[in-house]
Amino acid sequence: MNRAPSPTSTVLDDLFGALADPTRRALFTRLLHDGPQTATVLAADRALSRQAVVKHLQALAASGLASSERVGREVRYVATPERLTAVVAWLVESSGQWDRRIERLLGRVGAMPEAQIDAPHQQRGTVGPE
Amino acid sequence: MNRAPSPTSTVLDDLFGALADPTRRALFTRLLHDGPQTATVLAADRALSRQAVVKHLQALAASGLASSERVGREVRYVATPERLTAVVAWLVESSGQWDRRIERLLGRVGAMPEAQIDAPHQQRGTVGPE
DNA sequence: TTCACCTGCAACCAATCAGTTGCAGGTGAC
DNA sequence: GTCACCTGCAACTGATTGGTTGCAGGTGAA
Repeated sequence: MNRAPSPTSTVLDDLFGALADPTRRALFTRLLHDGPQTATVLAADRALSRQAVVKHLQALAASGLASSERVGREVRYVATPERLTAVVAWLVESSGQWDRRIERLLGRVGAMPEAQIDAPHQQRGTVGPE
Repeated sequence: MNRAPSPTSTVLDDLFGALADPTRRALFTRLLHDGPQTATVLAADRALSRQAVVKHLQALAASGLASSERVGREVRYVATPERLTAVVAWLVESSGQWDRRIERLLGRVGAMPEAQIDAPHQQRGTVGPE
C-alpha cells in the first residue's frame, strides 16, 4: 500500500497538497491523537462516503503523512508525522533570516517539557524513507 | 489589492494550498530573498506567461503570503512571511506531543537568543484546529 | 459452508485549477 | 500628443480534484 509519490511532484508538493484540505488535516490529527483507525470507522462519524475517506487517506499516505497495515480483513491507517520535518525544514530554510517572530514561536516548541513528548502510539516500521 | 480569503476556506487551507504549488513556492522565496518585483519581471525568467504569474501572486496574496503596491504604472509584489506563523502554529498545536525528531530540528531554531513569546500572532478568528 | 462485513477497483460527475490568448485601459517618457 | 510599456479583465481549454455509486472479491465467525 502507500502509493509512491508521483515522479512529477516533489515531497513538498505532496505534503503541502495533502495538508491543504481541511478534511485531510482533520483525518490526520484524528489519527495522530486517537491512534490507528480504519477508513470505515473514520467515515462513519463524518458525512462522507468511505471511498472519499479512503482517497484522502491515500493522499496522506502518498505524502508520507500516513501509513496503512492490514489486520485480518481490516486496513488500519496510522499517522506518521515524521515527514512533517520536511515542512519545518522548508520553513527554516526558505525563511533564512527573516524577522524573529517565527523563531520565537518555534522556540516555544523547542522548549517543550519532555514529559509530554512521548510518542502517542506505536509508530510501526512501514514508514521508511523512500 | 490583496484579495480577501474566500469565506468558504480557512486561513490554513489558503496557506497550505498556496504552498502546495512549486511555482508559487519559488515565487515566494524569490520575493523573500530578492525583494519586491513586478509580475512582468518575474515572468521574464520563467517559462510562464505574465498572466499565469499574476494568478500565482494573487493566490499568494489571498493567503497573506504576499502583498502588492502600485508604483507608478508598475505593481510590485512583496513577500509577507509573517503569515507563515499560522503554519507553525498548526504544526505545534496539531502535533502536540509527537516524536522527538522534529523538536530537535525546531530546537536548533528555538535556541536563538532573546526567545520570548508575545501574543502568538493575531489570527483573525478562523484558524483553530478543525 | 454460509453469511456478514470490510476492502478494492472502476466509472462517472461537477467544480476547481493552471495555463493560455486577446484586448482594453492607464501611465510615464519623449 | 504620441508612443511604448505595463497592468487588468474576460473567455477559453485541458487536467486535476473531491466526491459519488455500484459491484466484485477476500476474510472471519457461526
